[in-house]
Amino acid sequence: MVTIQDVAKAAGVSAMTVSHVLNDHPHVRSETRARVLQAIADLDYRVNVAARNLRTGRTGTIGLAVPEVDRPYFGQLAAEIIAAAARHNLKVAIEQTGASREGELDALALSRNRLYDGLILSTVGLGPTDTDLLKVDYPIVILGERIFDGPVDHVAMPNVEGARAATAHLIERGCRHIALVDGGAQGEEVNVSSLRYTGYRQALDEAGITFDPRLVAPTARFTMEGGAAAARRLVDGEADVDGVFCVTDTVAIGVLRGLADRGVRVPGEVKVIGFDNIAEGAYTVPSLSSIDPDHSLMADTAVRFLARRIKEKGGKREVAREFVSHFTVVARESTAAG
Amino acid sequence: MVTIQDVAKAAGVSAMTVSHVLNDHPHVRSETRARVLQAIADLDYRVNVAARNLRTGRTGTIGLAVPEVDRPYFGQLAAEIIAAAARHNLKVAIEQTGASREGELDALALSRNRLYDGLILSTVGLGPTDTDLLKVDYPIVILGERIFDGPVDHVAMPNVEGARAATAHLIERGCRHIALVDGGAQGEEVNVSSLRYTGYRQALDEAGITFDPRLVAPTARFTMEGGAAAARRLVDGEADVDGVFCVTDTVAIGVLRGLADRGVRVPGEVKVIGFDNIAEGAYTVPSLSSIDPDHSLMADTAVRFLARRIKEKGGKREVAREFVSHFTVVARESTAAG
DNA sequence: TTGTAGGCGTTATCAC
DNA sequence: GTGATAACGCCTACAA
Repeated sequence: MVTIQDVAKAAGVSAMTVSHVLNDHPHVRSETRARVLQAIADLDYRVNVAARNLRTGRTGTIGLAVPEVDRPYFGQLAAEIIAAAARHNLKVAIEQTGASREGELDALALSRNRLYDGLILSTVGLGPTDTDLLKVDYPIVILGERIFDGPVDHVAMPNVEGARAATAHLIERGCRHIALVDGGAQGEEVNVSSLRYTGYRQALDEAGITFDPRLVAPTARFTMEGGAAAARRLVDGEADVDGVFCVTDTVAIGVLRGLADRGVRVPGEVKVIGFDNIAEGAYTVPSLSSIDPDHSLMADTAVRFLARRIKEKGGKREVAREFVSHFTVVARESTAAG
Repeated sequence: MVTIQDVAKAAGVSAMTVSHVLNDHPHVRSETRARVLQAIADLDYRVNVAARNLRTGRTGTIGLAVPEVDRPYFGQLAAEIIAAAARHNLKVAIEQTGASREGELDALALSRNRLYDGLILSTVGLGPTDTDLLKVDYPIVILGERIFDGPVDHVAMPNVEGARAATAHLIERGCRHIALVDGGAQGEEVNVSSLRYTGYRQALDEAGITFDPRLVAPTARFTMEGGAAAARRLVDGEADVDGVFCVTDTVAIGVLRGLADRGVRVPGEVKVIGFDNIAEGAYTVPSLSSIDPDHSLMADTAVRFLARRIKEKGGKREVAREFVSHFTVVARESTAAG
């Protein structure tokens, strides 16, 4: 293995000068710099990242903990985060938490091992009782709801408002019997399900539509399979349905499939809208209306928050920040009139 | 920061004993071990991974270079690789190459910086002229075609055979005018497109169906958008079409959409089959027939190959291995009879 | 079964 | 503008 010492010897300088060249420090005579660079090229020298990490106390890598990368929403989120991190010269290592509390705790532990300079954590399993776990001395950004009072940066979606807009959109298109396909357990904890449920209820109230609990179809997990099963249950049930608000687009794709299984026409008999605006929604048949929360901006903001904390280091800690993204309603065929 | 020395002091032992405990070395009296573990817990000690890496020359992390994580196929592949790597106690850092030669070269350079113990590279851009680049002294596994003669492990799909089976499946279901929606540039280089094209041609020949070049619809990239555009072009063209073999499921989802745009019924007027068997295919309307190459086995094999190379270290280098996955035809609604 | 010495390759500090 | 020195925290040898 060729080290910085070898390069120094070959270039007739000290190791420190090579280091200065490597790190773009200013005070190096351009002639010296050229000689060093030549030696680096000749020897095909590569910095040893482990040694640099040990010395500097940084790894240049951040962790991204998501439930599963193979769900379109998180895959697309990961892609955006990786791109945003690259703009800050940061690498991204992905942890899969399996949407469980244990998985999320594991991800936290990894950062404590200084494997990563910081962590972006997409929470699902952690609850208010875990607040203490986040009172740590390394940078964390939570992607999700502000369920903690602790001093942790948050980047959140406009869940209530988006869900209200989605439901209002169905009402505007003539629906009066609007089902909710959702993660269940509404109102007990603050999470994606409960917030979107809240928005759904608000829209019904505003339109003077009576809430019908028979129209709430829970799905254990946010999967296509769960959505399909929920849709079939709704159709087979006794209550009329003419619209469905789905907690995520992934669930909505399942719902479209479940309705097709029962021969229900969309949007003719039932209209459907999702949440997230994943790329696939533009290509389903019928194409899927959705709420677009601007993932790109969320990813960029999360990385910016984290990079700021990483830089802050030992100095004064800034106050925790929160960013709630905006959204737009994307109307496609699944909520078309008629 | 609490170091191994602090733990040693607190436990009344030397740093080495702590190290032995940390690394599960056998010769430690259980009483001593208990005292050390207690001290670790008391002080909330965490190993410094950078220091360990420097000392051992390993990072415990492998790189996974894929074109884009936000395409379902690669997202699902990444999830499988991460799971398989976890079984070998390896972390996975994801690099996005953007399906370009430059991106793939960058990913290779990262491993040379010893950021990763090894690299799984899903090639798209590298060609036979880049063989030299892979003659490196660190572990690499290529996920894709055996386009190099170099001593590099490969894990490949049964591209020709799978494509032939897919096309034969359409023929068996009564199709006689079978289009190919594909990446273009067939036959010039050995890549996914050219191999699947070969399989398509073989199946036609075997069935005595004359190849019609008007039925080949190239898409610049393997996207839903490209698939939709290709399908519209096919329908608008002058040649009859009653079946479409799509180079990937992602493209096939686009094709289903493009056919819907033109009011073509699937499978009534045109039957469609894809390749990859991504999860979404079971939930499209109509659901998508496909070739399933057993990703899980491929991911597991790729990680096993890489782990073996990593262990091999300075010792004798084993010969390069190649693994070609098997496949099954998954028949769903999009190729149903009638 | 436990401890001592030394160095992995880099960079911060400060001197020249 | 350049260089000597001293860590960073851990683990491989070997000794006790």
